[in-house]
Amino acid sequence: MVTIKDVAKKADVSVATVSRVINGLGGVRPATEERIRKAVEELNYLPNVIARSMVMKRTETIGVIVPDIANPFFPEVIKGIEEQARDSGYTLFLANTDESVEKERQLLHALRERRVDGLIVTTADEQHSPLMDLELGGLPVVLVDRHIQDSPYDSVVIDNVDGAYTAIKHLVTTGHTKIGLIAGPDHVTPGRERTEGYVQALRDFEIPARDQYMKEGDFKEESGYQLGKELLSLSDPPTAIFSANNLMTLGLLTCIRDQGRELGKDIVVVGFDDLDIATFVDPPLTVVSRPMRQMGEIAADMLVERIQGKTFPEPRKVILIPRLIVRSPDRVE
Amino acid sequence: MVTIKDVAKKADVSVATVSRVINGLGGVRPATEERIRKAVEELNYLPNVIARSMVMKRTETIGVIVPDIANPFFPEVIKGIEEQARDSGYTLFLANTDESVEKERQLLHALRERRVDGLIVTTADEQHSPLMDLELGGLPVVLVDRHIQDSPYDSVVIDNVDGAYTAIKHLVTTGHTKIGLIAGPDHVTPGRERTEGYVQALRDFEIPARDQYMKEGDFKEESGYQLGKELLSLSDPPTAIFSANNLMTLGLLTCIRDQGRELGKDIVVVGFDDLDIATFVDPPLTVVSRPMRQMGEIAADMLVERIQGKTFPEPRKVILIPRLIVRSPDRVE
DNA sequence: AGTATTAATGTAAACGTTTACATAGTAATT
DNA sequence: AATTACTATGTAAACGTTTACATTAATACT
Repeated sequence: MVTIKDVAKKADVSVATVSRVINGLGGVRPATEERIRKAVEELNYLPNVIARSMVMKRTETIGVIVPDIANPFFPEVIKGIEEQARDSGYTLFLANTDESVEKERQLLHALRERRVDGLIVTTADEQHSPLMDLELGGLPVVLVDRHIQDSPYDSVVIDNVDGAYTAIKHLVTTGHTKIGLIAGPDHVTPGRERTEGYVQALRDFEIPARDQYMKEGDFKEESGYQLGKELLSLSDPPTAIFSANNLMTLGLLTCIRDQGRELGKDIVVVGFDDLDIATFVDPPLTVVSRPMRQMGEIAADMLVERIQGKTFPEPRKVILIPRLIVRSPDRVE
Repeated sequence: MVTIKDVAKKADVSVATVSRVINGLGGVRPATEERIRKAVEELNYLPNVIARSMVMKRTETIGVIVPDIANPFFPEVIKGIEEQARDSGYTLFLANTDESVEKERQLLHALRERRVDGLIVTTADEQHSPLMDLELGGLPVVLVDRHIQDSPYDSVVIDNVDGAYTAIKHLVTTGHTKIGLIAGPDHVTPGRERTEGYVQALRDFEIPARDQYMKEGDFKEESGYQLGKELLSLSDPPTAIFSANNLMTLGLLTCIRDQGRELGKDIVVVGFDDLDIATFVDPPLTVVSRPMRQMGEIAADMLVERIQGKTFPEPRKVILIPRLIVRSPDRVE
């Protein structure tokens, strides 16, 4: 491997001078610079970032920890992070926890050893994140999508209450009063908050909440199917159903088809999070959509600020507002 | 930051001894080791991998370059890579080229500067990959999904010919003789080879290939829609259509619905690559599916072997066989 | 032309490890 | 008890940069 010394020798200068032109610090005579550039070129010299990191005490590197890279949400977020981070000269370490706290702990360890300048993480467990009991020694961290209560970290999340509220409001204003809910688990924020939005909207529009219209699922496809079936077979079934995430929406749609109900006519569906088939089903699906890419961008920006030493009296919490994408009349007769 | 020196001082030994216990090299008296471990613990010492890389001349790091992380194929591949790589102690740098050769060049440069021990890449352009004109200085590289002609790199790809052949064979054995093709672009391997499989199968089963049944798309959804329309409006339309990738299949399905044709009855569809909606449409879709995860695992394994210095007379090319997932009778009356 | 000033370049320490080699300590052998 | 043979530990160089500081060369000023 050719080093800065080889270049120096070839250009007949000292390593300091070579370093100066490589880093564009100026104060080098044009003729000298020319000679050095030629040497770099001819020797095919590639600066060793590792050695540089060593003395600079920073690696220009960001660790990204996600619970499931196969969930379409995260690739979009990562895209946002990457683009923004790259603009600031950072490269990403990517790691996948598979929703396992233990893996999260190991990955955190590995990335800290690698001396990342900062971390962007969606923790596997809001309640027992290793981020909390680990001694991070001031390493900047930004949380994405999942907020950790009382943590000292910045975070960028979605206003789940608002998202759900808007969805229900849409259904109410299109004439529905019998609105079912397929909720997420109550012990995680997205689950709890989306239910909260539903309840709040009903209250505001003075629609009595009926217990039998509210079913709690687990964010998995199967529960959407199952709970959809329960809702549809009520003696007085809802005319519309709000499903709290994409997978459950998928299950719900399958259920509706299997039950021989007609979408948009017998039953109207609005889901949280957009999905591929939303534009494919007939009529297309109205959904609550999140700015995933933007979440990544913001997270990266906030992290870079922290890395650059900016401080704030409180951890920052950016709450983005989801958008309702109306794709159908969704009217009730 | 606490360093090995601090530990040494606290445990009243030399840094060499500390290094020995950290790396488990043995030859240290139990009492001494105990003292050192305690010091490590108390000081919360975290070895600096950067410094280690410096002297070891390897970073235990792999660069992964993909053209589009939002394409569901890649997260699966990455999962496979990551799992396998982690077992061997490697951490991944992830980078996204957005199908841009220029970005690929930049990323290659950045990762080489970072001294990755090896690269796994799906190049943005098989014909003009920067991997070919760049002086990589013997850096191990494994190609995934897209093979580069005459390159010195190992690769793991799919037998596209076989995949398409199997799909057509399935259609023939379920009674179809009028089989349409929505092909991928002829200038990229997956496009060309899948068409080849189609043609070969027809020949083997002695079904005359009709020009008007073969339409070339661009792997995008819209072309699936458009070409589907063309095929369906022929005076003697095919009874089955093979679509060469997931997005075009999606377009085709939308088209079929819009045209008021009944899937599985008026027209049978088989697609290359599985998709979410395959199990959702009625009847569910028969598809050619690839072992994405496995592709990643194999790529990682091959790369690690190369990193460890294994050599082979020829670049290795692993060709995986796709699997036909039959989800419907797909019979023709 | 000689000095003062500024611009260009060089020297060497530092970053935090690993490891070859040297040294000190301990146990075994006579 | 003295020598030998290990075993445990320490010393210092090396990895490839950056940069404070020292030095030298070039330019400006009288």
